[in-house]
Amino acid sequence: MAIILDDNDKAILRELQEDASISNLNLSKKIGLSPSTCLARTKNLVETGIIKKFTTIVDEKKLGIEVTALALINLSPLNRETIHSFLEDINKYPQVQECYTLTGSHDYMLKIVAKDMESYRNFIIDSLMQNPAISGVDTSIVMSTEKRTVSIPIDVV
Amino acid sequence: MAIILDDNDKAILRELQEDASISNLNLSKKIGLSPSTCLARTKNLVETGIIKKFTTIVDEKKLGIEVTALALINLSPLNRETIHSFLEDINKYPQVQECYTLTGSHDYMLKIVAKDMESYRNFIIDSLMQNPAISGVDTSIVMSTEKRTVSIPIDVV
DNA sequence: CTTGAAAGAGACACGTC
DNA sequence: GACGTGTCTCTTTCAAG
Repeated sequence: MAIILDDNDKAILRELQEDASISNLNLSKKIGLSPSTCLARTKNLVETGIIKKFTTIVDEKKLGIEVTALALINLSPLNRETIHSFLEDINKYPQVQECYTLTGSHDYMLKIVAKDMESYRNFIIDSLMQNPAISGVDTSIVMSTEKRTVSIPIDVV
Repeated sequence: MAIILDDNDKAILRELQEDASISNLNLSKKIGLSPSTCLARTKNLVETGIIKKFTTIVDEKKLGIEVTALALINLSPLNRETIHSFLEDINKYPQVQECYTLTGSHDYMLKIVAKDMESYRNFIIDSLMQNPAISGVDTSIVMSTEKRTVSIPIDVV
């Protein structure tokens, strides 16, 4: 399933993860390829789905988002139906930025952003907990974000 | 501290979060502004730091990254020195994608990616745990990622 | 704050090796 | 696959409303 990339592809991914606004011309110079070749490779990375999208990272604090929380969730009963309905909810809520199925004593972990504590509380009670399958919500408030990146370490691969 | 944005700014952020590769011309059409005005506003968002960076989202599975883990960390003793040395480590490791300071019984939560279980284990033992201040690592393996976005819900603000 | 126009640069599709 | 050229579109700057 894993796709083999050569050093040029890796260099392109590294650069584009760092700064996607770089022009194809500058990118080609940086990694030592001709502009047309570089463009063809980048397009190929998009077409194969290795590059999923180009996006913009926004400073949430400057927009007034003051609360980030991690919530461990348990469903009861945990079956195909409750899982489906839970995940349907999750995908509806833009406040939920991440959702992972876990091993261990908790079924899911959510990362939730909110304007302030009151709006977080309202979201949990008025929206999330409205789903009767949710039997437990264990919230940890994030005091500070020390690191947050979406860059995949290309070298590890 | 929160900066007030008008509807045009919000529309720009929404679009750019969705797709940062859109041309300024198309962006201006979508939100009903002239190209030069739209560009000026976008540049302003970058200068004020509301837009932190443009980046590329890479499909980690296609690169052969098979393990994602959440690790709850405790430091002992928890003081200025151990915190500093721990965060210095964290910022060195590209495998650590996210690090949050938490309220509650655990000090930090890390999100870690690795090629496979063995390389995850090696990372924890040979790198992370080499720091003597770390007194506990409680790992939950991610079985599947149900949702993962970096888009800030602009409407919430 | 917005519009319009003009110049410069880059993207993209060729053909060639 | 990689490179070079030409066309065409977009960005970007400037003057003006």
